[in-house]
Order: sequence, then C-alpha cells, then structure tokens
Amino acid sequence: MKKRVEPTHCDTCGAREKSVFCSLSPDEISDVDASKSCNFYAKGQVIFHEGNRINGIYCVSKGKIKLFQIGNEGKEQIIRFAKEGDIIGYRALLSEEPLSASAATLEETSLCFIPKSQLLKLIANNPNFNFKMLKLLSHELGEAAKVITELAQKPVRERLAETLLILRQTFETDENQVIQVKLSREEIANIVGTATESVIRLLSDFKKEKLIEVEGRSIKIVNIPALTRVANIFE
Amino acid sequence: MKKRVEPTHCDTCGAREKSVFCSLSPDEISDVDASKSCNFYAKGQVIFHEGNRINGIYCVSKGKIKLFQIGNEGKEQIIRFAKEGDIIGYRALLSEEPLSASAATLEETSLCFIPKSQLLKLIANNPNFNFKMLKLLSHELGEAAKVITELAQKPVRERLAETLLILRQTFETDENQVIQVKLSREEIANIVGTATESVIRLLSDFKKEKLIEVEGRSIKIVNIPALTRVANIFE
DNA sequence: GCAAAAATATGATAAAATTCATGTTTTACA
DNA sequence: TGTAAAACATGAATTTTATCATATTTTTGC
Repeated sequence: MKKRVEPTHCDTCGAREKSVFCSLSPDEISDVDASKSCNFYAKGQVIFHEGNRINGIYCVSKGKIKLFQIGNEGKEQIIRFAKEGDIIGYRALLSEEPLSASAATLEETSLCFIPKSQLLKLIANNPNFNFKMLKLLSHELGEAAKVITELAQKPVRERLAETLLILRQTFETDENQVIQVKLSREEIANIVGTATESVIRLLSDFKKEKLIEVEGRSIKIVNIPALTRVANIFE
Repeated sequence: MKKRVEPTHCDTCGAREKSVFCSLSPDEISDVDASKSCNFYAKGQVIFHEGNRINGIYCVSKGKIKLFQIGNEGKEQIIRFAKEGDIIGYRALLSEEPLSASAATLEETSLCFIPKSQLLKLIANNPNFNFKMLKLLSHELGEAAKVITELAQKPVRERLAETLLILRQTFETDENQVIQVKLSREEIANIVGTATESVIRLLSDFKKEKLIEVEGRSIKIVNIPALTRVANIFE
C-alpha cells in the first residue's frame, strides 16, 4: 500500500505555495528536494503512531490526514486535520518529545518526508522560515485554546454545528457546496467529543431544520447564518 | 494597585534559572535588563485582556497567574497557569494575532515586561534561545492536545481528580503536603469545565473517600495512587 | 454478485451533569 | 466590628447525553 513514488520536485509542487516552504530560495528548495523522500499512502493508512519518536516531518503534497489521540477507553479523539501544503510531525520533532498524536490518511495521499537535520538547517539558516515555524506553532496553540473552551462550555448541538462550519472552512466546498472531506459519523463524533448516535441524531435534526443537506457522507450547509446561530458563535 | 517597582535585575533574579532566559550570555542579560520594565500586581489584577494586541511578553519573577478565555455565556475557562520563571503573552506576540486569553494574578505578583523588539532580537541572534521558544511552544501544543482529549472523553469526576494532580505537580506542595495555590471552587470548575456545584460535591466526595483533605481553599492529596486511579490515568 | 461486515438510523432507558432553590459559612471592607 | 456580599454547601428537579437494543442500509471482500 505504502509505496515509493518518483519524488515530486518541490519546485513544481503545487502544495509548496500554500506551505511554510513557500518563500525558500531556489538553493534551499533543491536542498530540501535532495534530502526528502516521497511516498504514496492509500486511504485509511496510518502514517505514524502516538508515543513513537519521529525523525523528520511530513509535508502533504496531496490528500487529507487526520491527527488523533487514543483516549483511555480506546476512543479516538481527532485533534486536527492536515491537507495539501500542511506539515505534520513538527510538534514532536521540535519539542523532542514522543509523538502526541497518530496520523492517518482520510483519502489517497502523497507525502514527502523531510528529515530532522534538513528542518533544523532551515530553522537555523533562514530567519524567515524560522519565524514561519514560530508563527505556525503559536497559531495552532491559539486554535487549541479555542477548542478547549468550546469543549468545556458548549453543549453537543452547538459543538456539532461549529464543527461542520470549521470543516467547511478547512476543506472548502465543491461546485455543489458539498464540504470536500468524507468523514464517518463516528469520526465526526470523535471531533465533537460525543457519541456516534448523538451525531447521527443531530445531523438528521439539522437536516429536518433545513440547515444542512446530507447524502451519505456528503454534507452541504444550506443555511450558513442559521447554522452559525446554532453554533452560538458571535465574536 | 499596579505600581512601578525598582527593576529586579535579571542577573540576580531567582526566576531566571527556571525560565527560557536561563542560558543567555551576560551581555544579553544586561541588554534585556535595560529594555524591560517591572511592575507589582495585587491579587486578582488583570494583566491583559483577550482580544487586545500585545507588544511584548511578561516574565513572572514572583507570583502566580491564570490565563483564561471568556466563553459565550460569559463563563471563564482557565487555559493554563504561569508561575515564577514562566512567560506569558508570547503566543499572541509570535503569531501576530490578538491575545487569545486574558491573564490575571492569583496572588501578589511581580512581572517584568520585555518589549517585542527585545524578544525578536534574542530569537534572531541566539539560536539556543530560539530553539527554547520553539520547544516551549511545541510542548504547550502537546499539553493542549491532551487537555482536548480529556475534556472530550472523560467524565467530570475523572477530570477533577486529574486536575488536582496536575495542580499539585504544577504548584507543588508545602511541608504539610498542601497544594501551593489557592483557587475558588468556581475557578477549579473553570479548569475542569463543569459547574461550580459539581466541583463542590465531588470535592466533598473525595474527602469522604479519604483521597484528599480540604480546609477552605487548601487542598492536600492524601492518597495519590488512589486519586490517580480515580483520574483514570495509565499511560 | 453475494454474503458478511460495517455503518447508519431510531427508540427506549439509564446515567451524568446542570440548574434552581435555599441555607450556611466565610470574607471583605466601610 | 458589624454588615453586606461572596463563597460554599446540599437537596430536588430537570436537562442533557450516553448506552443499549435492534432494525435497516451501505460497503467491502471474495
């Protein structure tokens, strides 16, 4: 399933423009190119396991990934997603701690592995890149704080509504306004922090209330302002 | 209440050894010293407000601080604590976003304000310091992920037990094993993500079960292994 | 293409947690 | 030091959410 592919060259990689690597010099880019290795992952494959050590980061050149922790009762908690241009594994690498989460693909995905030495070289030699990493980490930390407050204070219905809006924002929609990520009800429950049955029930409530349209795993938000009101977002 | 105090010199500051500033060169230290301004804050004072911009960071030279967000129903959610040697405000500074949380003192506290330019100078010129910042941010991000999973998956009783253990670890105990931070029941509830009444009830349950001893706001954990079991921590 | 497995759906029940009410104790401060 | 305010405490009722049971539908692998 996981197979070596002809390495996509960074200088032609569409994902690069969206990534922390966007402003590297041509020399730096060919340096990264030379050190990296690219692989193709089928849907559902695990990329790395929580608790392990990691010796580099992965850059998503194509595809979608979920990052999750396994709670004490064996239940998965989705912490964040990564898509084209995003990097994963940098938290564990930079903290020199074991991986705090596992990563698995949500669809066919191409990843480039960039070794630790290469990343540290960029950090040390490119102040702009370094600052991008600091900015990425601190932005993520702010997002995590928001999630904490929401989990702690909002009821399930509001959290689900907000999750749908965030998924839409993160993965965007196709020409039919369908959110461009396919998640099982269980996976949605594992973002929201609730039981699968609750998600199923609430999604059909939202459907009845004409806030969304659902067809299998395709979700379309038909009334964004109303769903935003349900999510109780005002800021 | 907030008053200018004779600036503690960094080179004699006991908090420095515990902080990200621990390995600065003498020149760097006197440079920081020259740029900073120190202030004393009474108990309960707000240091900064969520949503505002910040133009530097605060280093805690003495005292204890809570960082919190205000949820939609006006309820406070405590995101983290800072104590001697810790810095606050760096997330907003480095992400160039507004402050994601407010900060308020939990007791009499002395803070040194270090301007943005000074921090950026250290980051740019001292690779070791820069790496400490990356490490701090990525460690915090891992901690936040843990909190997310716990909030999403654990019942209130387990979360409270774990919170008490974390408070003990963070603030340590005095010679009588009393946790060295005084929080109201409401504040504890605002860490755990529950109602104040639930905390009150569960604390007296824990007391009846001889897991803790409580006297006003003083909490002593008398049976750590048993409380750890209640918290359902195994890793 | 078909059987088995997994995912979705829905009702009923149970458990968890909050809210409300009310009383007591502690603290703040005029 | 007395008094008001805040914090703590506890019971009862209600709401929220999870769990369990059981269909039904969809997907997957041979």
